[in-house]
Amino acid sequence: MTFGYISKHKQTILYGVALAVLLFLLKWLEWRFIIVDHTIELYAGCIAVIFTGLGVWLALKLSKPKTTVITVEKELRVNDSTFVLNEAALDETGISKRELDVLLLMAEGLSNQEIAERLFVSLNTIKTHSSNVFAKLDVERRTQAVEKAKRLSIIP
Amino acid sequence: MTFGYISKHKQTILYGVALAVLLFLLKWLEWRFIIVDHTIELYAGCIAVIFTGLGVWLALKLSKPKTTVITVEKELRVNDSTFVLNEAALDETGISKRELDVLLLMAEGLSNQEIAERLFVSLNTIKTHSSNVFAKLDVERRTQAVEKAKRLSIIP
DNA sequence: GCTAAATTCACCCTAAAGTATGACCGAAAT
DNA sequence: ATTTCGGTCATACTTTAGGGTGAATTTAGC
Repeated sequence: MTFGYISKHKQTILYGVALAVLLFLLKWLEWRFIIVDHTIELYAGCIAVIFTGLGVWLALKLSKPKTTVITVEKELRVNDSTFVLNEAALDETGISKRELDVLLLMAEGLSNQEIAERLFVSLNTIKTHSSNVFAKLDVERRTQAVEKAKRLSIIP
Repeated sequence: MTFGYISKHKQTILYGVALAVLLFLLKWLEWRFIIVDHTIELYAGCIAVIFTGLGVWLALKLSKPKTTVITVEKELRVNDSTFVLNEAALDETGISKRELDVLLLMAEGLSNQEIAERLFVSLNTIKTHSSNVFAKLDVERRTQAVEKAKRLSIIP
């Protein structure tokens, strides 16, 4: 955009204009008060202005643009399906490995009888384990146990 | 680095040096063959060189660096807690509103008695509803019903 | 080697869950 | 007007879950 270009090089343009105005002012004053031929100074001033412009143009043309790369990290929300066991919570409850086995199968909706068959132990054993789990999780029912265990990240 | 700076502005410096050399060459030739006072041209050349340098310096100093913004997508693993009900799955099961109410409270670990009190109906009503839910979800136990309902995104 | 904790199992008993069946009511659909 | 469906409730019965207690065996730490 034209406006964008102007605002971008505002200082450079301002410098050039100011220099030109200053020179003209000086010349005008000289002509007004001293009737002397100052063509040399005028000539020098013109050359200065022109070559300053040339230098600016050259520099802008030839110098590689200063690029500042700003890296912005954009959050990409991803559904985290990776379950990380909360060992701290597990230790706090004091649930043993075997009890955790029972709890896991419980969470899959198995009955005590099915869990017993799955783990090759008796139904009574599972009852004991599940009772211990309930006590350690401070709940009364298996559904509550599963719910709480999931909340504590003890099970997926 | 100094070397980096030189290589970066190689062309600019070359231009300046070439201009200076050219001027000196001209002056030297003039002095050698024509014995005339060419101080004005020498003066102009000096001014030209100096102001070209000034322009270059100015431009380099004042030119605003172009900023390039690069967005890098960073994966942020987040537990997506936004639950979206799978209405298609719900319709498929044929579970009614009331049955869903019971299922939700079931998932919270409440007993049939507690659900009955919560919904201001009798225990038998809850038993009927839960039995219907089990049949519609093709399961036998409440724990399985909760597990399956969660898998189907019928409940959070 | 001894002790403590974990694992296993048994028996009894109560509470809760689940099955089956039938019935009533009201709203919506045919 | 009749049927269908959802919601309500009841009764009878079976199965499962859960509490309490005790005990044998194994495992792991000191």
